[in-house]
Amino acid sequence: MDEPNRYENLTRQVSAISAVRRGMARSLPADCPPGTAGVIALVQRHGDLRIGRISELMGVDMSVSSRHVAHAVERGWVERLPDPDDRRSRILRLTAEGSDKLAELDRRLTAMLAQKLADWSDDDIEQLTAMLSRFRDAFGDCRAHHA
Amino acid sequence: MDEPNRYENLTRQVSAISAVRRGMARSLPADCPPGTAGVIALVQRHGDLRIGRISELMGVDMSVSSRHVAHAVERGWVERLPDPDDRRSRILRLTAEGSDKLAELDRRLTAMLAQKLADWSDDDIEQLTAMLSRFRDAFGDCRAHHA
DNA sequence: TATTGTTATACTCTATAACTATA
DNA sequence: TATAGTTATAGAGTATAACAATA
Repeated sequence: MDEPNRYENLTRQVSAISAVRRGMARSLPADCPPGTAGVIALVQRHGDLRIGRISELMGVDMSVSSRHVAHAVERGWVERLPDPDDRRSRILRLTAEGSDKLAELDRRLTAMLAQKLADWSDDDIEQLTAMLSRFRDAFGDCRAHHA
Repeated sequence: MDEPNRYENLTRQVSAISAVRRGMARSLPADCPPGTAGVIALVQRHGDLRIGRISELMGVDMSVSSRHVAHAVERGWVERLPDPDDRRSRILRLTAEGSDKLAELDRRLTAMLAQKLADWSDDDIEQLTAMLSRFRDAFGDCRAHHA
């Protein structure tokens, strides 16, 4: 007789939530893939950022955040400014176009979630959000080479 | 003055949870990528399955589940049996080797989660799992071409 | 005609490793 | 030497479209 696995259902739901993530990604405009959207959202939320900090916040290797940022810069949504404290580094800042694009992303995602979560109360949404936040925090820095 | 976006924090947490998913994927054995792991877990859980049903359960296009299944078949973890009711289709069944591999995945994931969620109670884990399940269900079939 | 599944193609995300410039 | 960032490469996931076989 197998003993029930304490984490089995959780593991399954984490896998299943990928479908939600893909569904949300599908509502983004064609010129703004999810990685790029993540970058401009973080720069708006946190203000000026460096690549390394974005790497921490997204939980990915710096080579990855560097690419996402390069895409955002190519589109004119983020600009790279010199870092007066460290000439190896550059400060990333949201442009006016980036702010406009982010507003579009918010409109699209809000429309989608409002439809899918029509019967959810504010409290439901807050509870889910808080749970996800705690879950994420429990994992700490789970990048490949950063204990 | 912008009005606060009801879904802003939720959107951010869904993005952030990708880091958790990657962390969990990193604990899998090298010969079993997450898509393949998902397939064998579903076949164990649901018993005999067809490709189309796996596609529904994973929320991906059938071309994707077909590839994941092909990988699992190549490794000897799943076998394709003829479907007596429909000769276009084939029944997928977990092999003994697949069952062993799944036991290994469970060991690895359990070890990881036990470490990361050391201070979570059973009730905490159940609440998170239930929330994720409800969230996933709210999205219904969110595959690209399946309303 | 419609459906089940496969395959080819293309794109995104990600990590590793090698590299440049600077600390 | 160590660190910030970039780039090349490779592997995984995914969707689209075209296809074969069967319903």
